[in-house]
Amino acid sequence: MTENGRRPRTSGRPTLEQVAVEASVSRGTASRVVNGSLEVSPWALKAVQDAIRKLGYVPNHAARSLVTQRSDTVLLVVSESEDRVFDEPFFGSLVRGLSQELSTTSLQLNLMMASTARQHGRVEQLVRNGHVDGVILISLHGDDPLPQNIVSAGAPVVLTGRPMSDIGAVPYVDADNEAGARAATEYLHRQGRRRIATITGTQDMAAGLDRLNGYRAALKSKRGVTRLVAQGDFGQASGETAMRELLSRAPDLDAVFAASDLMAAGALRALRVAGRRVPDDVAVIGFDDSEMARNTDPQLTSVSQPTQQMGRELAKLLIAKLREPDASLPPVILPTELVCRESA
Amino acid sequence: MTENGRRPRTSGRPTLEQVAVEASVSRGTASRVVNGSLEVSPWALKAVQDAIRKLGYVPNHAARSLVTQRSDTVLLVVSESEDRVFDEPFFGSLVRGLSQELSTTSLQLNLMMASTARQHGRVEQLVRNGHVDGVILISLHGDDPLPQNIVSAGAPVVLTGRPMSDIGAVPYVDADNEAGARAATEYLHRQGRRRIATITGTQDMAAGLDRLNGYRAALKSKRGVTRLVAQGDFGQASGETAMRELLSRAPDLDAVFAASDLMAAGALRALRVAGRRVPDDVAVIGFDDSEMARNTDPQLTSVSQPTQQMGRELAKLLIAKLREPDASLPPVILPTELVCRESA
DNA sequence: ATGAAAGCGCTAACAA
DNA sequence: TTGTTAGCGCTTTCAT
Repeated sequence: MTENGRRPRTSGRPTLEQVAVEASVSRGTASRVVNGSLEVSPWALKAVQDAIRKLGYVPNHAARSLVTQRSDTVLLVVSESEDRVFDEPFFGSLVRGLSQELSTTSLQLNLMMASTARQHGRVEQLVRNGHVDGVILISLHGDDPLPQNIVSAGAPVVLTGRPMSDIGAVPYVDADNEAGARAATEYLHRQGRRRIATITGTQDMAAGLDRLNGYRAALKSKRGVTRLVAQGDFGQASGETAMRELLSRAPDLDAVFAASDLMAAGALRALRVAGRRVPDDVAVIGFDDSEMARNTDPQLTSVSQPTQQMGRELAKLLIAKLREPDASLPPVILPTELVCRESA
Repeated sequence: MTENGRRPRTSGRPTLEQVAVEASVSRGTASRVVNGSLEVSPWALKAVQDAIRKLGYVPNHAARSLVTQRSDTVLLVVSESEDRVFDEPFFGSLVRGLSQELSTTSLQLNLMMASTARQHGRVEQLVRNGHVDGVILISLHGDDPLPQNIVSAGAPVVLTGRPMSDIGAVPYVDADNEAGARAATEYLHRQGRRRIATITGTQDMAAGLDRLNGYRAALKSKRGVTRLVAQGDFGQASGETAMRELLSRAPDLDAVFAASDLMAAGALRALRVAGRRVPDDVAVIGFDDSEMARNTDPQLTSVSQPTQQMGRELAKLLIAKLREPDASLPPVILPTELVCRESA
């Protein structure tokens, strides 16, 4: 039987106090070792380290947070109402990179969906109450005020994708959308295509703008090239519609660059219905190099982004910001790559 | 200028003590109100509530955890080495459901990737150190010992997908894979198909087994039906290979049920190469109703699972287990639905 | 370089 | 029903 009827309030796992006793030093010294302070004698250092190993000591997160006023937690906010984000490998890959990088630190990754204004409010409150030290924001539309609000609530923010309004000093990670689009378009031109269309993404997101700009840049000084632009919204249906429109405007077009794989897939469908062969009659290139690119018929040539690395860079950026809140960090723009398959 | 050169160690946000003073009660009473204790006089209740509102008080998570020995955090562990998990909408949708349900409580959602044994060890340590109160495990293969280990480390676990070895008392949420497969196969039979093949998923996951069993059950008492089984691994390439094999074994087959959309897409490709028309010559049905199903040509008829609801149920299950650790909860099996498109 | 001690904000046992 | 109080495990002055 137990020695006391009362249930103990302690967890039973070793505390810093026990480590200190084991190492015959004070709790203060033990703490210094745990936190890597330099002001510790080699002798004490070793004694404490041995004790920690022997006892299997692990710091208590809550106790540490309580005194340091830090939470050691970063919040990943997915700000997207549609399920669509998730249909793309983008999210998973990004999280994998994030998680990888964060696991080298003591930071925890908290996840939260926040599409509504009410949920955005909850994010701000979390920050204001010190429950999170920093925030990572993904898939933000237009010029959402959320990043600003979080910053004024007192936590650093990093973004995926260049924000529309260039909000001061909020660092972000992005793929080089313009260069990717340029490469795709130039590739089409190099193949001898001369009536090259593009289907754009929504223009309230930087990715949409940049990809259109890349297309334009590629064709800028080219002569004898017909340019054609149709609006899409990144979704498949819009790609199909846009393609039909393009075909009616220019039945003789011989290439199309779509700003997303979904739209490219839609375009493929419209082209098939119209009796055009791909890539013989019309070459098609998409963007994202998603799983889908390998599943269309013909398989899509597409611009791929290093999503996992983007996740890692995102984490690094936030960690840097956490260490030095006042540092002004430049955006990280990662290169894209054209993956050639059957459609172009 | 500030009144004191020393930087204060306090966060500046209101504490329970301040609430108590404002309400002219003791900290104990204030605490009771915050935690919903019934033993509080109406008068005190109101006074404290008013003070809370006035001061904008929010409990300090770290302080509470420290004394209660609970973390108010649940951990979502993604145990999958491939990126493949994420290519499917499954994950995102699940997280959405989880997140939705959890937001009605004070529980935080922590995310962690853990494919390697080393990372699994980290999960156990997190549990053992009281950093998480409960664990949600997704995409577990074979009979991984992780759930058991977590339980013996002292935290409740819930799973997505029936575990292979029926580990005692670990509740799980799953789609009714067998019924879904049965419905798909019966549908094919009802359409007059009589040489019905299936492409299986890996047989080290319950979903793989159950879907095969569903196929068998559907055809059990049917007479004049040719049955054909080919092994796949849920991936697209395996679907293509399996389909080729099936065609060589039975050139006259007229239907195939694939245990995943990816495999169905592979099958579609093989069928096209072989010159078979879908659905005219061969009807095809997939499983998952993923984004891809809408992107193949022809579009895939597929069995859909209520993934978001699965996420919600998962959260509910864990919450129940947290409240009553000894309760033995039955699995939650959710119905599937056959979504008819062009391929069958 | 080290020890002693003062809390961080909160809950829960106990006394009243 | 309420107030008082003893910690939860840790970091960080301040003194030595």
